[in-house]
Amino acid sequence: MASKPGLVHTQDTAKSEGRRYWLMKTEPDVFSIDDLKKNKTTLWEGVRNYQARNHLTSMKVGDQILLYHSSAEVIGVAGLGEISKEAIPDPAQFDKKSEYYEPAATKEKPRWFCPEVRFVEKFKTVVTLEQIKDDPALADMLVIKRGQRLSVQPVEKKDFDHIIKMARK
DNA sequence: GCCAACGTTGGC
DNA sequence: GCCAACGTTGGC
Repeated sequence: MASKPGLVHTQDTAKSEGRRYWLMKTEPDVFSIDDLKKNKTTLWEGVRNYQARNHLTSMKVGDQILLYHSSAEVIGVAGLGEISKEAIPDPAQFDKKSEYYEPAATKEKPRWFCPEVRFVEKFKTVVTLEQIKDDPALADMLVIKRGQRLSVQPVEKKDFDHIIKMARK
């Protein structure tokens, strides 16, 4: 029987098929890679931007995350995470005391959602924004695009892999 | 602290 | 639907 080379699945490719890659920003003063390492997992609460929300709700278990420190002493990718649970309604939107309270949201019609992120790895040294900007191979990354403020961004696999290579150097 | 870039709100 | 005013993000 003729086989189509493109459709031959090793277990590994089967597992990683459809896996996607993301960059998620966090301010380390608020929640850092060290906090995630300590907690093991976290609900990614507080995202209040529709485009970012749409990314969050499309994430699947196993999707890989670049954890990016913004507004930090050392700005850049600090480590890796992965999606451990798909998005649920963000509990903070129902909490009147929370800065993320959303008056327009109801339990029946939640507005904001958050997945659970699991700690994977803290890089020995941060792959800095400057390094990313200086590397022509990463020229397409959204994070270095002018005016790009989205706190949840899709990342190409090649860029994800390249960042990891830089971190291991 | 500055400010460019962007998103949201609300009057019309 | 337009758009001015305002708020936020985030690097510098």
